[in-house]
Amino acid sequence: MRGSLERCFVPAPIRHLGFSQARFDATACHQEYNPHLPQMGCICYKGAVFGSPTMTEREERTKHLEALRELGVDPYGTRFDGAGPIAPVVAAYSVETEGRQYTVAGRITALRSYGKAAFLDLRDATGKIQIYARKDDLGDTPWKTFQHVGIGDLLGVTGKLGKTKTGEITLFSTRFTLLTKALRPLPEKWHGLRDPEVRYRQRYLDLIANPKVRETFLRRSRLITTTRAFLEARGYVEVETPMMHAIPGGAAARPFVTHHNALDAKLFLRIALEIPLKKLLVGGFERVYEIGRVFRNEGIDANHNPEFTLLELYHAYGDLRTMMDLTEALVSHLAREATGGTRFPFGEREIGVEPPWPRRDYLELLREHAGVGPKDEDALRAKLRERKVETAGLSRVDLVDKVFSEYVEPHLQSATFVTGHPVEMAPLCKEDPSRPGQADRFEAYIAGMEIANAYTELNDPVEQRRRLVDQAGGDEMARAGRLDEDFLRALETGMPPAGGLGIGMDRLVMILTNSPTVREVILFPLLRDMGAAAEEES
RNA sequence: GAGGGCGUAGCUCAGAGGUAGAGCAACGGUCUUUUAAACCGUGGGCCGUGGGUUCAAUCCCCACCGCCCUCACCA
Repeated sequence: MRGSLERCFVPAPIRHLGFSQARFDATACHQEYNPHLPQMGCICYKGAVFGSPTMTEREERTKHLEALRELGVDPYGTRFDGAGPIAPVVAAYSVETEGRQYTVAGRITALRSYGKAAFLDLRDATGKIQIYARKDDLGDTPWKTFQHVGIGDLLGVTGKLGKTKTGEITLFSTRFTLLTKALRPLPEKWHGLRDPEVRYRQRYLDLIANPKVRETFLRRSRLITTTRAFLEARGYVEVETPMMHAIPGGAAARPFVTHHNALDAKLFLRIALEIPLKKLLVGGFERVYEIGRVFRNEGIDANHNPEFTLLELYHAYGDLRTMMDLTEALVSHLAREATGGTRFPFGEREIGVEPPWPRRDYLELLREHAGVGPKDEDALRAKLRERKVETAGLSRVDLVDKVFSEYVEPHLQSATFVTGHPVEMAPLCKEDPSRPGQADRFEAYIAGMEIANAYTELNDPVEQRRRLVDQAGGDEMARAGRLDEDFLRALETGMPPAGGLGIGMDRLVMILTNSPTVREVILFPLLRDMGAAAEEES
């Protein structure tokens, strides 16, 4: 019989039922295909006999789930008391604790079965422990249930702590509870999950399959917590300001636009935190900060995600020097927490963030690395053409900025403060009285990336209005409602002289977790919607 | 937005103008101390989607979709 089976195509009329290529025996059956009998062991179509429909792994697991229900076992258990974290159990092993009873819960990540006994690896948030399950220890009925337990399921286990003859600390189980049956398989145990698209779209799988990913996001979480503690300890008050703005301000990025139905009002997602925080400075919050998401409608690449986490803080009666001290202290503190020191690897390079950081003049760096000054437009264009950078339609300030990115930034590997940008590049920043035309601003660079930006804040309302009008393109734009009159009114009420600082937390986390792209430090980076394809698959 | 690369089984990857393979995972079996368990056996594929060339396309050509890289836009 088997010898007569051959492969064949599945005719279109039955392909939609899930039949794919199957074995058939042309002599065995001559019935017509009957669409009402899809459960039959064979399907006949014009003389051909097709095998059973293909059972996917999901369907196989569903069968186990049904079998469990028939055994009276709830495959989706409820509250499970008494389980402690796994890591301390493993750590607790000693001559004294040998044979002591423990209860743990976690996900089965490996299963090695020996007929009437099995080893499984059980993992929870803290670690992994080997479980030994033996028919004689569990009893006949539980053993039947155990036959339907597999990799990926969540399990609660009670057992005696001990060591196997190969020396591995193991919980010799006496009782187990199925907590959740997994219907989908886990990624492969050895190579894990590599496809970046699946890793980002189904981060839960990435987190299960790749322990390093989990470490990265745990570290991110701790860094944010530490940042808050650091600032609280210095008297900064955390606030939450609106994410939806009628006028997007505080940076020069394109915003996302949305609409409020009841108000019939156009709104923008915030591109910066600066404006409302400065209003709070006026209101008497003298040291204030916010850690929050901002949204910029720009391109996406290795260090830009459309939404990212920004820290901004303002310090009344301080200035740029205040912010330098604070930035050095915060970043080196975070580096010590994350890496144990202030020198650490980032990709191929080694990065240093030990204070004090070098303070370099923007124009000096420009001359040093590009050999040009900021006023010589032709020379700037020539430098950019050397690197095949398009220069058409760029203003002089744009040219300067581009030359800086192209020629200077790659040299700024260890933490460096760059100060004295052309004042046109920073409309919310005071001019440096000792360097006319240059802003009292710094940008801090690490690993060639800008990670912080700070000003001695402009608090002169007249000067501020002039600069915003300039930036908005003259009075016409101002009249069109682009000028934030309430911000100017706040400054007229009197904002204390202040230092202000912004830190791109995602980039800082990248550096401190040695992550090559921002997507590795954002749990769910923005990807294009898969639309129908994704819905169909479900 | 431009250029380049990639898309094959649940996962990691081979492959070649003649309708596809491996390892792991799955299913059946042997196995009561293994750890990438082993051994025997079985099933599993709209080869991203749609068109075109061809006797024949998963492979060649075109378009589209998605991801990655470089550039552009941009802190």
